[in-house]
Amino acid sequence: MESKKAIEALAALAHEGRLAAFRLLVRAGDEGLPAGELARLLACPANTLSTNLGILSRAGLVTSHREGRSIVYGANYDGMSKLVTFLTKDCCEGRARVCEPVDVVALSL
Amino acid sequence: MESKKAIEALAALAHEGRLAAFRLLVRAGDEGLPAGELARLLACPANTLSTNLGILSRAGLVTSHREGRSIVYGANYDGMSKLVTFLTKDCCEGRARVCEPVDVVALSL
DNA sequence: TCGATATTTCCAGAAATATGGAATCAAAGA
DNA sequence: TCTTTGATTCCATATTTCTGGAAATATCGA
Repeated sequence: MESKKAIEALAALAHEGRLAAFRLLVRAGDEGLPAGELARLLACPANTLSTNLGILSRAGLVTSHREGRSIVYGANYDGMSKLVTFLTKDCCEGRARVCEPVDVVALSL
Repeated sequence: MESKKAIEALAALAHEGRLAAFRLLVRAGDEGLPAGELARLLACPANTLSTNLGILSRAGLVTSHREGRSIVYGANYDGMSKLVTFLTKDCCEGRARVCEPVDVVALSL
């Protein structure tokens, strides 16, 4: 991941409403959630949320597909994984001090 | 790490100049780099860089201490590690899809 | 085709962030 | 103490981002 893309992803997540939306999508699992449902859960106007989902989508952090009248969003783990790899490997040169805590998490699964 | 702090760290890194500064500090190792040297390397006005180092510092991503007339900055791996843990564990609930690529990096060291 | 529902796009004002010149502060040396 | 050097703070301007009303688009069912 080149740094331009990483910055886009970092900026996308550096926003309370967008971070909350992403976390809800993670909890929703593979079925995802339609935009309207997400707006209701977040108590956020539909158009504002739509803008924010667009930002997350362009950053590669969420996916979407139409289902009838709804557009269903889902967390894109691949995008998040690339960002985490960028931070640990490209950015911190893979130093154990940054990677170790992640190891513990990963091994405990 | 609570999300307020995570957002602060994400926003701090979501900036070309600040990300570049952080990476230089990683490469500089434990001795760190004085602000002026960093400004020279980044071809950035001293006051602009100072503002940005302040943002990184408040976000817990760099440390600093005075050495004579200079103020020496260093990467704070603990802060970065907390951010990475937030993204993988708190944010993605420790899903292997996000953690695995990091594992590979960590194990290859 | 019409109306209802779901979502996005357009747009403009408000708010936050970025930038760098000038002034200020801190340390060192003469 | 005065000057020089290194860095930060102050401040005004420029730019970007955020927000949500209104309008537009898409789909479905009658």
